[in-house]
Formats: sequence, C-alpha cells, structure tokens
Amino acid sequence: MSERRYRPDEIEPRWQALWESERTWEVQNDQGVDAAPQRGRADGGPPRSYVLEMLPYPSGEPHIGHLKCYSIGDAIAHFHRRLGERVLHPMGYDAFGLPAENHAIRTGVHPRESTAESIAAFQRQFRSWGISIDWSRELATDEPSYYRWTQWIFLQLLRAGLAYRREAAVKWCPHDQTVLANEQVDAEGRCERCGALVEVRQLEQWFLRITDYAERLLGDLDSIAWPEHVKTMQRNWIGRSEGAEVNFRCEELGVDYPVFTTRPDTLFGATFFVMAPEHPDVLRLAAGTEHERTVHDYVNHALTESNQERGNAERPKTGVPLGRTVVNPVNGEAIPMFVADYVLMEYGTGAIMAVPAHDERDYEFAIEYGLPIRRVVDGGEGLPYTGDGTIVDSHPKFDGMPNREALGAIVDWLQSEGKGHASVNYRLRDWLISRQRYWGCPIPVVYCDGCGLVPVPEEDLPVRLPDIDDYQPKGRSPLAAAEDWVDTRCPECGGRARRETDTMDTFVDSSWYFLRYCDATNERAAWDRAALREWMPVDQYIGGVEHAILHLMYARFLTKALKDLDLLDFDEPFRALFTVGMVTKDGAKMSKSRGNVVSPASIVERVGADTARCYVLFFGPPDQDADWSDEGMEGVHRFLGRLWRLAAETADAGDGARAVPELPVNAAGADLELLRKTHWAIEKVSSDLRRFAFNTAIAAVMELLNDCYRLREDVEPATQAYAVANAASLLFPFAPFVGADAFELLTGARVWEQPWPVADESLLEHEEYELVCQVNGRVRDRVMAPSDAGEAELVALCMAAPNVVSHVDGRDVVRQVVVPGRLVNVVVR
RNA sequence: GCGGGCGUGGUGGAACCGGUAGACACGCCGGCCUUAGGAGCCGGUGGGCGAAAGCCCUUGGGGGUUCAAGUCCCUCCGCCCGCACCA
Repeated sequence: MSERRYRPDEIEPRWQALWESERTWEVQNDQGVDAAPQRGRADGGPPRSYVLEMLPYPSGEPHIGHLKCYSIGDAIAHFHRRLGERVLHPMGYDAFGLPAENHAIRTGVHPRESTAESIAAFQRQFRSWGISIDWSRELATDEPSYYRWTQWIFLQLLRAGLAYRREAAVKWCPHDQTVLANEQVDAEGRCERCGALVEVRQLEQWFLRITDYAERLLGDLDSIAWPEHVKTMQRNWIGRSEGAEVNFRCEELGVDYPVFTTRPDTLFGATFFVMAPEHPDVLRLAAGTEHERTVHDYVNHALTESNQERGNAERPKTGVPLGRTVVNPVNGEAIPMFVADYVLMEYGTGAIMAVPAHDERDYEFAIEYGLPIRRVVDGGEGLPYTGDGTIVDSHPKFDGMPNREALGAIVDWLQSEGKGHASVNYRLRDWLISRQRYWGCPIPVVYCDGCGLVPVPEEDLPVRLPDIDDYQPKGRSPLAAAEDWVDTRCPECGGRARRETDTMDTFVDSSWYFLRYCDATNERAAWDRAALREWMPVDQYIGGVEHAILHLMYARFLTKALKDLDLLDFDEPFRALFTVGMVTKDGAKMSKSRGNVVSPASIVERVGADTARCYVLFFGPPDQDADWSDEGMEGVHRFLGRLWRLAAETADAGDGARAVPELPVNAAGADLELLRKTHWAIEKVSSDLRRFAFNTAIAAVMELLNDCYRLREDVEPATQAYAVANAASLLFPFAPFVGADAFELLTGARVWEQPWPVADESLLEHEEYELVCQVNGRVRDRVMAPSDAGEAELVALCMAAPNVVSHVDGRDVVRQVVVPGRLVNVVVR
C-alpha cells in the first residue's frame, strides 16, 4: 500500500484557487423585470434560499467565534445548494463604529485605514476557511456607495415622521463623549462599550419612532421561527402592560395629571400621588409653597445621581412633598403630591397614583413618611398585598366583586365618566440614533438660519464623511471641527447653512444590509424591489445571542417601517434564526488580557481549515457555549486524515477509471452491511443537518468511516469506493476541502455539483433486529427477531429467551407489553 | 422578585415521540506494525460483586405517574442567561 499522507496545506489552497477563479458561489438575480418571480414558484426555476450570518465588525483579526458562526452558516448553505436550491450566501462588514475611532485617537491612524486593514484580514481568512461566499455582493457599511443609501433611508423616515428631533434627557457616556441608546447601557448603568458610568444630559437628539411599532414588534414574534429565549427577551424588552390612564386634577393649578396604572381596581386605595424628579411641572407645582426650596434641592440631587444609584430598588425610598394636592377622580378625595425618585419619567406619564396597601414601593414610601394605608382588596394576610381578592371599602358598585372583574368594570365606569380610559403602556423607548462621533454615517440634514432644518436632497447624496485630523472627543462631534464641510448652502434658499455634525448609531447601518445584498451593486437605488422579492426574507439567519435585542429588534423595526412606506413587501426580515453559542477557553471568555485567545489563523496553519471548522461543529451543540480543547481537535484531525487516506488508497487500488459510483446491486454479507451503514449515515446526516445537529452528523460520518476500515478486507472494491465516496460527500458541508478532494480522488467529479445523496429505503430496513427482552421493565436478554414478526411471535421469542425464562421462573405473567421493532416487556408477579 | 434555560462516565457530549443510558470523540489501558515514533492499524474502557454465567447500583437530591422515566408531574439543591423601583 502506498504511503499517502493527508496534506491540508496542499489540498486547501488548490480548492480555494479553483473556487475563486471560477466564482463558484456566485448567484445571479433574474434579469426579467416583469418576471419578478416569487420565491419558490413552481415555474420560477429552482427554489431559492437566503442563508445569512450576521456581518462581522472588522476589528483586528477574526476570532474563533467568527469561525464557528460562519462554519455553521456555510454548512447550511452547502446543504441547501446540494438539495437543488439557488442559495444566496453573501458577506459584508459592519465597518463604522467606535473601536476604530478609539484606535485612531490612540494612534492617529485614520479609521478608514485600520478598518480596511482588518477587512483585508477577514477576507483572507474567510477564503482560507473555504467559506462559500458570493463575493460579487460584498459590501462595507463605511463605503459611500453603501451609506449613501443609509442616508436615503433616513430621509424616507424623516419625511414619514418616523425620524424626529427633540430635546431629551439622554444617556451620556463621559468617557466616549457621546450619547447612547437605552439598549447600549447595561444593568449597572455602564456604557456597553467602555464600561464608564453613564450620566444623564438634556440634549437635542435624533430619534427613530420605534415605539409606534411596539405592538407589531410584539405580535409578529408569533409568526417567526426564532428560538423561544430570544422571543422572550424581545417581549420583555418591549414590556407591554395593560391598564388604564386616569386623570388626577390639581385644582390649585387647574391642571390634569394623567397616570398610568395596571391596577385600576385599587384606585380607591390611592392615598397619595408621586411625580418623577424630571417631570417638567414639579418646580412649578412647588413654587410659592413652603416646600419650594426642599423640592428644588431634591430634584437637583436626583438629577445628578447616576442611573446605577437611582436604579437600585434596595435602597430606602426618598422624596419630598410638593405642598399641593390632586383629586382622586373615583372618590373626589384630595390626596397629597410628592416628588420621589422611585418614579421614572421614562415610563408611563412620569407620575403615579400611590396605593400603599397593594404596591410594595408605595407601601415602603408610605411607612417612611407616615402616610395613610388603605386596603381595598381583601385577600392574603398582611400588607402590602399584591395578589388577587375581593374589592372592599371602595364603592357600593364594586365592593364584593373579585378584583380582576372589578378592574374592567372600573375602567368602563371611568371611561363613561370621562375620567380615564383603558390604556396600554410599553417599556420600549424611541431609538436614539445621534452619536457625537466621527466614524459613522453622517446624518443628511442641514440647518439654515432662514429655512430651519432642511433635509439634503436625495440627488445630493451621499453626504460624504470628510477627512479630519483630530478625533479627540470634545463633547460635540469631531465633525464640527471640519469647518469647510460644516459650512454649506441651504438646498432650499441657497443661503448659508450648517451641516448636522452628529453621525448615526452604527446599528442603523446594520439594520438594512441584508436588503442591500439582494441588489448590492445598484447605483440608482438602494434596491430594486424585484430583487428583494427574489430573495427576502432571509430564510436562515445565524449569529450570536448577544444581538437578541439590539440588532434584531432594530432590523425588524426598520423592515416594518420600510414596508409601511411601500418600499418593500414583507414584514419580517428573518424567517428563522439560529443563535450561536460562545467558544470559551479554560471555561472563560477568550480575551487578550487573560491570554487565552485561540487564533484561527494559527490553527489553520497547523492543522488546516477543515479540522478547525469540523472541530468547532463537533465539540458540542452549536447553540451552546463550548470550551476549546486542542486535544479534542486532534481527534477530528485524525478522522479527516483517515478519510482522506482511505479515499486515496481506494482510488489507487482501483483500475484508474474514475466515476461517481453507482449503488452496487445484489450485495450480501459484509458488502450489504457496509451499504446499509452508508445509507444509515446518509439518512442521519440529512436529518441532523435539518436540525442543526452538526456534532451528531459528523459523528455519523465517523461511524461510517470506522466501518469502512473495519470491513475493508471483506468488501468488494466497488462497495468500498461507494461507501468512502459517500462519506466524503456527506462530510463536504463541514469540511469542504477534504470532502471535495477525497471525492475527486475517487470519482473525478466535483462534489458540490453532485446532488445531496438520498437514502435508499430498502437499505434502511433490516430483515431482523435485536429484540430487547424485559422482565418487569429490566433488560434481561436480547434475541434476534424477524422485522416482519407479529406481536404474538415477538412475545414467543421473548418468553423463550434463556434469561427471560430464568427470571419468569414459574411466576404469574400479568401482561406482556410489545413495542414492535424494539422490545417486549413481560410483567410478572 | 419576574421570565427563560441547564444539571448524564475521568472529559466534551449522545439518547429527536416515555422503550437497550453513555453513540461519536478526548483521555487512559493493552496488542500489532515499525530501525524509530508524539505516525498508522486492531481491541478494551461508567461503578461494585463474581472464575464465569450473571447480579446489583448509576443521568444533581427526594417523591410521584407508568408495564417502562435521563425524558412527564411535584418538590428541594446548584449553575447560567435575560428583565427588574416599569406603577
């Protein structure tokens, strides 16, 4: 036998070069304008599918997490291609963003350069990994040819009133010197990027009206095939609450203050009223009262506190009286007003009715300040009581009713009296997209002294990001320093105007890139609608669970907004989602500071890309976190070597006439056994691929290969060639280089041009099987049983099994449970 | 506190619908081949008792449903994730 060695360093570059020169993975859009074929249409050619992994943020070199994500996506893409579908599998880069700018601040290197360098590294490695990308559609969000259309989308939103500008209390990161979206502030009130404690500032900012879509963002979750935990996270984030809005009137000022409550059934128990320190009327209310000074001080103190301090539910409740009262509309009672920082301006109306008997926070406050507590729901012992019960001491109309029932009745009554109405509240806030940073997409508006805010005309797009020298954050956008750029003409009156100097949150860029891939080179429009009809929505989206809220919510929102603007034809961008688990090392997240980073490039250099790809798919279910181990990887490497060598040996031993092997007929003995194993593996890998069980799919190919080795002395050469070629074919989606090379050695053919193998039903069946014989549920013996045996025959076989006989041993047989194809359980007493 | 998930050999994991627990791989042990091997091939490997046949135990703990439970139900323990002063 010749000494053949598996040499990934020779095999892999050869196939890379072929796929690159032949542009193997490119797909064309249909050109016919009228055709605008619907996806999957019977007469529209092969079915299509759109397989997409989240685009990477190019910073430095790709890491193992990228390798895992793109190995998953690539396996799915290959599988669908070989099932006969036309697969769109593109790639791009989320190239704007803070890290590149911070790097520029440190080194002076322009973000465009460092980003381009990183993109080049990603391109190199994606090719070396053999990811089957349609490179003709490649994009980067920092290219004017891309962000031109990001700006165009902004203008459409602006015109529709979905983008707006207002002054607001916003989250400000003192380190990065920029405002942040709510979503970019973590639970401790820290900037998600740099970890600095976030402050609150009043600033004029751009917002997108995502709250208009809260109900649809929530409801449409039911229509998409996403992991339940991601849907749950989005539901929590949207935070829908049903209740009522009720007006409390301050007679002294003649102003109505609406409050939102989820418990209108407890309205009669309201004994005081609380406003948030940020409420615009707080100072006005206190003015002229003896409390003016203390309110002023309290509000000032509250506003300077960090979110972290404010957000701590554990600390004692504080607040001060406003010296005013409001009237409870249900009973005409005047109750005192307070300002307290446990009431949030961002939620509801910034004011609450306080029902200390039935709310823990109000209770705590009432105890602290000696306020009356009035029970109106009879139920469990002790106060506060937040459970259900019977309404008491409220109003003859409602007393005695179960509180859930009273809730609706009270809302109806309020509504008929004009004192309130049913209402729904959301936790979701409008999306703040202004960033006082340089490396982002310029917001395409100008400010004219005469005309005010003027959108840049679409024909003048893109508003190009100018080059600057000084990236140092100064509390306003570094762009403000580019005077030549800021000074411009008003598109309406031609007079002097100044450009908007804030840039957009990078999440805007990544909220529509999947649309651009469908028509990536279109210079006249962001997309041709027919191109979107061909590919969208994405059939399978793949990416890290860390984007469960931010990116995935924004992309859904923008898709719905664009549909409402009649710019596309679907409501949801991603039909199915798969979330990729993290790769750790020694149980911890890989990081430079820990020194536990596994570099894909060095792994590929050492053992080849196939081993690296197969291993990240083999070492556990892909949606779970998994720990990297070099030893585990060696096992996969050995397996690939075994496959390749057996393919080479089998080819060498043949007569040189290579062809895709046909299924050998009339096989028996070892030949039949190996053919059965082959078809078992075909079935197993196919079904495992459909459920993203790559680890068990690869294990099935290992089993097949183990049998090829075990039986190789006993089978015909044709049988062996058939089995090994199928092993290579099944492995191709996970290890494309070895898969293609081994298959070619045996057959002379290109494996990716072969249809995915189909298991032969007759080979999946056996004429007999091992029947498990149980006595009282415990396995006592195993006997061979004919596959077509009836229940009576199976019982007889089982009862005759030696070890069953000894366990039954004259005891009474109560019953026999037969599971054909599996077991017989004899129940004795 | 609310919501979601998880707990299986020395290790990563498998068992998809309640039906042979531990596939596959790592590690370890043994054999073969070789001048040599950190190469390759073959075999063994949950724990206990036993010469063997076989028996007993075993999926975080306890209880239950069932002919049959890793899987379903209850309960407790531990871990992970998301949300959280959200009215």
